[in-house]
Amino acid sequence: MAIKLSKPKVLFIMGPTASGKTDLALALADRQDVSLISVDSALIYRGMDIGTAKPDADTLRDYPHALIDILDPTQTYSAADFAADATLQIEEALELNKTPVLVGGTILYFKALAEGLAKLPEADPEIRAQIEADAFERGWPAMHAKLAQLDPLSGARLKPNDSQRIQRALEIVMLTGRSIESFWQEQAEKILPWEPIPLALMPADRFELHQRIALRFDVMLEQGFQAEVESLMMRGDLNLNLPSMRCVGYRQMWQHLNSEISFEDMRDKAIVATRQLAKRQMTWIRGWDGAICLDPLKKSNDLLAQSLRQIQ
RNA sequence: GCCUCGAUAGCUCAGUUGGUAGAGCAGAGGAUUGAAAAUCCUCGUGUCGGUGGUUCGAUUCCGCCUCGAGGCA
Repeated sequence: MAIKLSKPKVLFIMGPTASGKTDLALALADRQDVSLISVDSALIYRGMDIGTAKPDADTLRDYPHALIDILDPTQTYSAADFAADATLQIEEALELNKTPVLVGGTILYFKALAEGLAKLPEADPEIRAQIEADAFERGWPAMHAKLAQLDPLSGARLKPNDSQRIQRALEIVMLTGRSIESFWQEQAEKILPWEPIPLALMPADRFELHQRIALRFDVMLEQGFQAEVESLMMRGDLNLNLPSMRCVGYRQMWQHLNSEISFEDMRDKAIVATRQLAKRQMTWIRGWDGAICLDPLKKSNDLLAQSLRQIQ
């Protein structure tokens, strides 16, 4: 006898940086028994608090978030790691009868979780170092040419300067002798035991969002962002090639502390980079099928009421 | 007051030995499968400061004017 049970709901709160995702998640937590799960490739790092606009320690104590402060800045994380970790967190929450609320701006992580990833070998640091050294000598277009020989499909798909994807595709052929595309073709559709409710905070007024971003960066500076990066630099085991130090703001502050750019330039570049990040995030969200878009900058929008309705 | 150097895309500037101009940045759009706050792709008409002159033709050469930077008084 088949009984049709409706799947439990899992709320996805997506949005560009500075759109007010965290505020909404906290308000939701006040009203419902939820389990907050962060979806953010920068908040995972310990010691990177100010520049990532991480909720402060008091807030995190009152409103615990999973997947924040789980890694040291020397470590790397991936969409696959996230999908695995988040799946566990969701299961745990559902067992406790809490509504999982995933909140963040790393849309690839949401996508990896909802759609799954192909069964690919994970990153191999040695091979990557080898490819990197080779690329340093001969340039990425030469690496692209090499890839086109070993894996014509990827060669045709990727641009000669897309260093990261060329490296990944090369890594896969070198490791398995197969094209990365062949793994994708084998990928089965992911069946989720829960129903994602994709809620997107999409500010219609880009200019106002830009102002918020600039304002927020100045607040970060007042809160001691420079000292935060200084102390990260002082550790001596970090560098600009690490994903953590490539985060928006950190990269520019690092360059300033290295006297490569002036303070003014650092501020300008960091703000611009954040704007560009927000734009990329919104491009991705716009393409998310079935996302419920709400404008957080519109005062008449009762985000809390609307999101509560979605998870009833 | 005099001299010098500037004035070209939203910004910083290049250039045209005279035939109405192009880079970087910004901005816009797009891609995105183990680094994603990453990585990459596409998109450039602007009274070439104003005004007279020389010229077939001036943003380019010459004069004057305006503004800016520096120098000399």
